[in-house]
Amino acid sequence: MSETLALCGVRDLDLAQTLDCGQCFRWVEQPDGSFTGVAFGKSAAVRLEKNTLYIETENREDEPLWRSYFDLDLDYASVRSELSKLHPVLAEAAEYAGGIRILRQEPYEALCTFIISQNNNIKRIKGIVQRLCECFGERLPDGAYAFPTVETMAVLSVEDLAPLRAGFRARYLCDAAQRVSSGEVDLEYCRTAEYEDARAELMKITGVGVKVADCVLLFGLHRVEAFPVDVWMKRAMEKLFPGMQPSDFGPYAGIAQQYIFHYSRRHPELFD
DNA sequence: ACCCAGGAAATTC
DNA sequence: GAATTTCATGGG
Repeated sequence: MSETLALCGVRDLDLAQTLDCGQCFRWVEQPDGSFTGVAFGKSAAVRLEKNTLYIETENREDEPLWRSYFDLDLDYASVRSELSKLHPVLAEAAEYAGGIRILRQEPYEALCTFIISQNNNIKRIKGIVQRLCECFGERLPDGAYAFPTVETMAVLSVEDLAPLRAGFRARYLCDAAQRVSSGEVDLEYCRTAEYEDARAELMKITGVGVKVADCVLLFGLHRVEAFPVDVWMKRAMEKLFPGMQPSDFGPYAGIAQQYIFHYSRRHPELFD
């Protein structure tokens, strides 16, 4: 990791909130507050000082990739301002979680990690994902591992995935890899298709229901209108936003969802 | 021993 | 068809 990129003028970013809010599972906080991880097959160490995001990585030419990954060209202050008009509790959540950005992750990685997420906890999800990368991902120069390619995973059997200890989710991962690799499920189609069509495309995969599909659309395809509802969000909607529907949150509902999700998880006493 | 975990498939009523 | 049970695994 020979180069250090310095991205200036970065606002509305908190690395801990963004990288440890349950949208991604491969970043590790270091004792000095920096985070190390891999995205798009590239290792990086990132840290934020004032309004400059420093990224230690291999290639200086990857700056646009990292700008995109951290979604730095979307004006989150403006989004937050619009969302805050919708509901006072949303304004509170948006202020509390205002450092969250929706990462532009790779679609296939998001698909696999949110298949793994079902009926699971974040700590164990991270462990399964780590073993998946170590077992089947490319080893990078610094010793980290890329996320495995869909072509690699498409030829694996459920037994091959046993070391992951993913349980009943192993066959879902195989099904996803095979359907994406064959072209039966077209992830790039989901980037631009009508929302319901994109969701239906993903739900061709065994183990992908509405919630996982919404997460893939939000976190892997940057469909920021997506509003995944899990057990936390169900509780939060009933308690904090009675009578409101996901569709009431507008074109940036997914960002609202992340604010509410993070706010709710950090205030469990609200739901006693 | 018991419960839950960023759900979805399989089974039952 | 809608409601309930099961599905592996690990942590509290």
